[in-house]
Amino acid sequence: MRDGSRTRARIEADAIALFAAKGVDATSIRDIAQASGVAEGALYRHFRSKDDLVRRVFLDRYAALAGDVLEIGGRGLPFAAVVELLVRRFATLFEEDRALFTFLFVNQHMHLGEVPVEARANPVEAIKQAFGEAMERGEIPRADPDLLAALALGLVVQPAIFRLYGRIGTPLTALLPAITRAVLAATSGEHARVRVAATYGLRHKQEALSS
Amino acid sequence: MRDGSRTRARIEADAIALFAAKGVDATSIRDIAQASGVAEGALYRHFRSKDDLVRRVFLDRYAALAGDVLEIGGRGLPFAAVVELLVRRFATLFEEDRALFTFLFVNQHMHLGEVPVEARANPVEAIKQAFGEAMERGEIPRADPDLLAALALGLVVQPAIFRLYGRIGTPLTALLPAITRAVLAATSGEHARVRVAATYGLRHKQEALSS
DNA sequence: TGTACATCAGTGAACGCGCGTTCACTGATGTAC
DNA sequence: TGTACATCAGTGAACGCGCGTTCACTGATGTAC
Repeated sequence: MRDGSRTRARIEADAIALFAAKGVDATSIRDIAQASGVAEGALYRHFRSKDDLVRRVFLDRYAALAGDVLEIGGRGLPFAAVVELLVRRFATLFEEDRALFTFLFVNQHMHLGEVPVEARANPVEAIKQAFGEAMERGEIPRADPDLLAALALGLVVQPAIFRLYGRIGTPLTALLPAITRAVLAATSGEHARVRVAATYGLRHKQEALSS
Repeated sequence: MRDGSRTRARIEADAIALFAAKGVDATSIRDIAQASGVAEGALYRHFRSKDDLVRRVFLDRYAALAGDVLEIGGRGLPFAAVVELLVRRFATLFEEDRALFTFLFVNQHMHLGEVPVEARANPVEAIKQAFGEAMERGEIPRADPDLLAALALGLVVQPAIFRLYGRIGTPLTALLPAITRAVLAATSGEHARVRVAATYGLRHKQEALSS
């Protein structure tokens, strides 16, 4: 009984599931305690307060994903490959841990305020950095990296939301090629898209351009 | 004093502002009453309950926007013009009534459940319909209209969220050409984009294709 | 036009309830000898 | 190896508080005569 790390992990997982299903405000400490099979007081052995629980769980998971994004961006792959792998990472996260995806990207956490701006802790920052590097390498035309990150994130998160609502029936992982192509089309200028066409199935376009 | 419609309009506007700023759950009846300068009981002369207030205000505004979207889609304009006008409508809504935009598209309202699926009452449905019609007219390649609607909405809503957070400093109305181009690129196949290029400034692409 | 009455938007104290949090307690486990 | 003690994860009743909602009341306005 002396090692509480298993209990803590269970509390975190159950809390995320409830937050995703009902929202943070509508989830009570009692809800979480009951879901985890512990007494209410037990939660305060692991977290200072409900707010502390929300913040730590969010920032932890957010940082873990940021690490993945940074790793993908740091492999030195061509832009189109980076985009494909990033879209795949988000789509997989959604399909394999829908509650976590919802908690991180559908529930808005503006109130947290203090989300770190380091790419190591913030996946949005890490995405922005990947776009910035592609610009510096001349793979895509210069533009506001924040805008490009917004466009790319929107192309992944909004289909995920539609799928949550049941509006889209196809798994995001199956939509991967379509979404990847949309991200490339929305973020790359003409030249970059021509260059990546061969590898990433923009055949139609390449034929048109080379004829 | 007998006509409460002015009071009701004030309550609705103040409620939307609070919902956008703090979220629905964190906004109390007392908060709204205080902001509107009325007693708590007065709210129950206009709405059955807090939930009824949220639902009615949301569905009303949602339907009003759906009407605008339908009207734009029904003008018989070319696809690129429709997209440009739709993006403009959303960008203008955001810049002119940020609280309403946030309430409608940033705060998620899954719990409402009973959002009508008629295009007359649901802007997402109306957008989907516009894409469906463009497909039938052969302006864009056949694809899942729900996916296209998701991609288009994501390209508008996510930049709006970035702007709310302060991550993007440029007004959305100034980003209109960039976002419109992104929507066209993400949703149109090759042929459609060629066709719309002349009108909507995809000159670079058209030159490449016609050379 | 003046008066009596009905209507109803708005008041605000009071309610019961569920919330986040506290704290004295329990008891299994690790450690010292 | 056996025993005494310290540690600390987990318990659950209790707390004060703010929530959504109610309801007897007020008083300005519209209507009937």
